[in-house]
Amino acid sequence: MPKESKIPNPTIKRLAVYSRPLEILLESKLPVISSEKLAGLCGVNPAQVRKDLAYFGEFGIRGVGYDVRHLLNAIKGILATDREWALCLVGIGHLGSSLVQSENFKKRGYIVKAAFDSDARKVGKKLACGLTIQSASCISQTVRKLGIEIGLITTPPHEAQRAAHLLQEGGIGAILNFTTIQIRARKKCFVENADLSVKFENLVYHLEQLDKI
Amino acid sequence: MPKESKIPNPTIKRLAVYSRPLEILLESKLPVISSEKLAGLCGVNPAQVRKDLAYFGEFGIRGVGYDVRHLLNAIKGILATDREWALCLVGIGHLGSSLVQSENFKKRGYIVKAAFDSDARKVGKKLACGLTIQSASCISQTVRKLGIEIGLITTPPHEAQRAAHLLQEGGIGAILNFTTIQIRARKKCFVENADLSVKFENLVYHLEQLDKI
DNA sequence: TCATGTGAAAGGCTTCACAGCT
DNA sequence: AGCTGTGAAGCCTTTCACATGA
Repeated sequence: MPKESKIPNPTIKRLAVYSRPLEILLESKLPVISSEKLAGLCGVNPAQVRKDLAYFGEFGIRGVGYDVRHLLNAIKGILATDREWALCLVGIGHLGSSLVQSENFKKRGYIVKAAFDSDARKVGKKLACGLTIQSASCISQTVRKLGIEIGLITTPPHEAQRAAHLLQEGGIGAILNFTTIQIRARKKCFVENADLSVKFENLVYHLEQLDKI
Repeated sequence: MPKESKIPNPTIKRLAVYSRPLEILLESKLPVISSEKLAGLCGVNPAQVRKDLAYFGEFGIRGVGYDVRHLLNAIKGILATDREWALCLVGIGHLGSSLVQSENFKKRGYIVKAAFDSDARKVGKKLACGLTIQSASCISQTVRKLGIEIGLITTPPHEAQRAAHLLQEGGIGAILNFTTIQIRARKKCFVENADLSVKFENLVYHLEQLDKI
């Protein structure tokens, strides 16, 4: 019986992490796994695994463990990764094009339905995936027409807020922001930051600390 | 006077976030900024900004605010982004090559010194940046010889642990893992995960929640 | 008066420890 | 006996509120 207490955000991210080894275990025909083994594969505490899952119901069998297939399906249902999602891309640089081309990406049900750029020299060009790059001025209209649910922003930083605005005008539900600036958005639009340079600077800080010892 | 209490990890990540608007404000010649304004630009609480900075010393002037140039330099010094870092890349797919080519990347002092792949068809090929792809069997030796400090892993998941092992054999200090599996590493090697699919699944979960209302 | 720096309070997340099933 | 599910404890992070200083 699912509980309705508020789910911690870290829990959601870990569910995604748990699903990776489960996919591999399913292929290798292992029927059951304990919270301790799964935790080991994911680098977390076993109690954490059990608590995370318990937010959504009782998936395990006491004295036995979790049925791999059942648990994986349950997680996919919770995360809503068991269906396809329509995306678009704003800003077609190196990072943007590499995302569109990713094999893994399409396999997981993320369908890129449109690509935009404000650079007139890029508009009209065809991408490897078959999409034609449209002008940024078409964003709102196209997002609405094609029912696009998620927008990826990989523009230069100073264009990011404008891109976010146009995506929201088109009624987008979520934005994944790869730029270095923070985007303001309405409450009904969920924004997630994926600024890689923050990861790098965190890494570099810790390296420096290790060196000092 | 810097304190020596333990610094929270979230604080380090926010320092990186604070530095972005500061760079822009410096260019626009604004001399001083308050914690409230900076917090607004970064989407955090003003007290958070002050507390984060206070871990490292007293950078502000009461009744006035923070000197933009001084603060930015201080943050760069803390994060150790005021010098160059030697990187290498293991796994030359779409994502890997786009990272190497990123303009922003080199500008921030990250120098890609070597690129590896286990696919014999890719070994020997030249990348746009001028580097020649080496065999994965050269990883340890090259990392040690060139003094490479950071390794990026963008291989398929099942090759990631092996790549991490070879990087550590070469004495690498930090690994940025873009794959979907968790990597085990020695304590003296700092590992950061940058699995994009976790971001996507988090986004999709929240979209589903918004839809339900 | 204004904005920083900082103890104290509040809030949130993780871990423990054991009750409860199989 | 073995492993899950969970209240309670512990730890970490954020926010408040005000003393402090320009």
